[in-house]
This record gives sequence, C-alpha cells and structure tokens, in this order.
Amino acid sequence: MTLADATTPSPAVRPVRALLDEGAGPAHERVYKALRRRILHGEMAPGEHVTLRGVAGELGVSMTPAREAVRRLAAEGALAISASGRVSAPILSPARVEELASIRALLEPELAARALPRAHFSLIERLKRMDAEIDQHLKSGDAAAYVRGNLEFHRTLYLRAHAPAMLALAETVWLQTGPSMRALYARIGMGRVADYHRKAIAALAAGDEAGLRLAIRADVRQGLTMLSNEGLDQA
Amino acid sequence: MTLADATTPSPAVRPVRALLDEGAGPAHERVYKALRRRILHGEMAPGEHVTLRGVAGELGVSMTPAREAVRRLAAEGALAISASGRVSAPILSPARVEELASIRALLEPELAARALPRAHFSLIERLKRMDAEIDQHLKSGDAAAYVRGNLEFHRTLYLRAHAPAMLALAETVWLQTGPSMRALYARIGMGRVADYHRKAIAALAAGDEAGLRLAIRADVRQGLTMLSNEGLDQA
DNA sequence: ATGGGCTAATTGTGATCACAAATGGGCGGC
DNA sequence: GCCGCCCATTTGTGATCACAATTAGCCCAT
Repeated sequence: MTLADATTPSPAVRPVRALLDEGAGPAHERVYKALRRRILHGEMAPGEHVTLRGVAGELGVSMTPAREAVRRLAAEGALAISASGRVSAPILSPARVEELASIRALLEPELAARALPRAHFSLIERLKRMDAEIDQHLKSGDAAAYVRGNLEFHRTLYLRAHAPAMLALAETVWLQTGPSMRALYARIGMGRVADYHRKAIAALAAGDEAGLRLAIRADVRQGLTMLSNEGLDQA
Repeated sequence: MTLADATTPSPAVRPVRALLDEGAGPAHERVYKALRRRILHGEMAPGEHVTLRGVAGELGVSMTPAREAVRRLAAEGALAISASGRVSAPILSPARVEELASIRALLEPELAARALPRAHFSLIERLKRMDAEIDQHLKSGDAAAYVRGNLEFHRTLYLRAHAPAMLALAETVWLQTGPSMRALYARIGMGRVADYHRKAIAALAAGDEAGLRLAIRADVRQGLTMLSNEGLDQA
C-alpha cells in the first residue's frame, strides 16, 4: 500500500488536524516538504523522473497541490523541467558544480562569521556531538545518514547567524547539489574526508573569525571538488 | 477593459500561438513573468495585497496558473504569505535590508569579476550607452525607468559571467528589494547618487579586477544603505 | 457616538474533469 | 535484421466547482 487513502475519495475531506499535528499544514506544503527532504537527503538519483500523478498518489493528495510543490522546487533549482514539462532531478555539469561550490564558498563563511559572536557554549557542545555522530556514520558507511548529518551540522551553526535570507540561499544551493551528492558518496564510498568540522569548532570556541571562515570554506570546497572530479571521470 | 477575453469563456481555448509569439509559453509562466516584472520594477507598493482571482482575471487566465505563479514568487521571497494565506508585497525590516545588501555585496562583485575576462569592447560600449540612459532618467526624475535601467545594467554585465545559478540568486535578491526600492525613490526623489557605474566601466576597460569589485560593491551598498536609513527614519 | 457581535461577501484550498502533446511500444516494410 | 511509422497510453496544462475560513461591513445596544 502507499499511504493515507482509506476513506478520502470524495471532495469532502476532514482537515480536523488543527495545531500540534506532526504532518500539519496545507497539503501542498506537506508535499513540498516531503519532496524537499527526499531531494536534500539524496534519496533521488540525478536524472530520475517524477510525475505529478505519481507524487500525488504517493502522498494521498490530488494533482493540484502536487503541481504547486513540484513547481516550487523547480523554481529553486531542486528539480529540472524539460521543454515538454517533464520533471526530473537535475544532472549537474562540471561547470555548474564549480559554480555552486563558489556560491557556497561565498555565503557559508559569511554565515559562520555572523554566527560566531552569538555562539555560546551550549551551541559548541551541540556541534561537537553532531560531529561525533557524523564520524560514526562515516565509519559505518551510511552515506545517507552522513549527508543528512553534515547538512544538519551546517544548518545548526548558520541558524545562529540570524540571517534568514542568506540561509535560505545557501539551502537552495544544497537542494541543487542533493541528488548528485548521494550518487557521489554511493560511488566513492566516502573514504577520505578531512575533519574540517573539528577545525571550525575550534575556531568557533577561540573566537577566531578568520580561522572559522577558512575552515568552513575548506569544508565546503572539499565535498564539491570531489563531485566535480567524479563528474569529469565518468564523462 | 482588462485584456484577452473576447471569446474565451469555455474550457476550449485556442493555444495556437506556437513559436515566436511575444507573450508565448504556458499560462502560468505568462502570469509569473508579468508579476515578476511588476515587482522588480517597483510597480507594487510594500504591503499591497494581491488576490488569486484578481491576478487571474487581470491576465485572462483561471485561478490554477495564477496560484502557481504567486506561489513561485512567494518561494523566491518576492511575495509574502500570511498565516491565513493572504498574499502581499513584503515589508522589509531594517535588519532584512542590511542582510540583503550584504548578499548583494557578496555575489555581485564575484559576478562582475567573472565577467571581466569575457568583457569585449562591444559590451563595454553597450554598458556606456545604458549608463547614459540611466543618467537621463535620473535627471528627468523618472524613478521607475531609473530602477529598471539600473537592473538592466547590472544584469547585462553579469550575464557575461556565464554563472546562471549565481545570477539567479542575485535576481532573487533584487526581487525581494523591488517594492521597497520604488517606494524609496518615490519619497527621496533620488537626488544624489554617485556614479559608481562609470568607475565600474573604467575598471572593466582597464582589466582591473580589484577596482571593479570595489566599484560594484560601492554601487550596491549605496542604494540599499539609503533604503536602510529611510526605514529607520520612518520607524 | 462608539464598541461589540453577527452576517454576507471575499478568498485560499483542493479535487475533478477535459484536452492536447509527448512518449513508448509494436507492427510492417526495406 | 534494422529502421521508420502508427496508435494506445501516459502526462502536463488549465478550467471549474465546492468548501471552509477569514475578512469586512453593518446593525444594534450601551
């Protein structure tokens, strides 16, 4: 079975779910969040096609909210739409990967620097714990969990910057690299990844803005450089 | 009359417009482009409400494509949606203005620097002509034309960078500042604006990357600093 | 005259349907 | 044996309708 059907064939649905419901919100946003998470965590292969009726049926909604969610993700670059309207996860060219890496290298050090003066002890401790978890996933070879943890680490740090527009832009870039990243780690096996997170945390604790910027920049560059090389290899 | 009605009340419309039609493309994209242009050029006041049925009727389409376009613009930050779903042009807080200015100051010098090695003579000449036009609009006091020309100038330069993702991000920021910018120039009367465009063009012709980055950064900061001060004044 | 509550109109949400284009598979011809 | 064409199916697009919630206007009471 898929999920959420049972007795919802008629136009008279029951949106009784008011507050504090987990999968709350309008249907189009539920679909958006579900697809976004799927893309961000690399659960979708580059070039993979999705159909409106497919996602609609899968999430138990009609085509209308499914279309809105897909369009929204396409506007963010997370999905590509062909001339005929077919929707698929984008396949990044090496040039595009370089561009996205440059954007991350511009935005994320700035976000980290803005978070620096606001980083209290508890935040640093939390980041240390997250980094330890990431190392676990790395050792156990769980690529999906590694990618997820990595994004969570960066996001947790950048949230302290109190720069929502800048963070939104960074997340847009993550969204675009999502499918390719998973494919990368699945192929490479993520053998050697330097621990720039640790350097970033140390700089954060020391109040060293320049060091923090460098660590974040290196961390960002590392992942996407690997992706770029891979792209050239298979081409 | 509005436009485009005549004989289109039935579900059997005639999309005969194939290629090389000006207002081509799907209906939802026509609506998107129309609204986007309106926002970008400051033809919409901050806080102004728009309704789905309103834009649908205005552009001669049904609610479905109107909703997609509005949602897409909301996702880009060009429109704000309240908790109840009402759509309006966003009102920027001073902190948000500062943040958007910082993003522009990060992205646009990079775009200019990437365009620099590709900037041939013809492009520089074109930019000179555009800057002259901008000066005209400035003298004649045409705020809308000034804003439009300014964006066109930057966009023409950045197109040479061959960095579509970065340009898209920059345009997203322009979109967010659109409504507030027009309101600003309408109030201020745009008296003193330094000619950083000329400095940028000179640096471009001389191949001086550092100078170009500085000129663009100054040009970007100038406009949004004024907006920020104004926001504080009226608050 | 003003504030509160009630009603009617407005508005977003989502489902369904009809249509056209594109896609993919299968058949026949070279 | 392989390529091209034709048809059935899939798929995106857009219009329409029903519903619920919010909004705004109005009347009445104080």
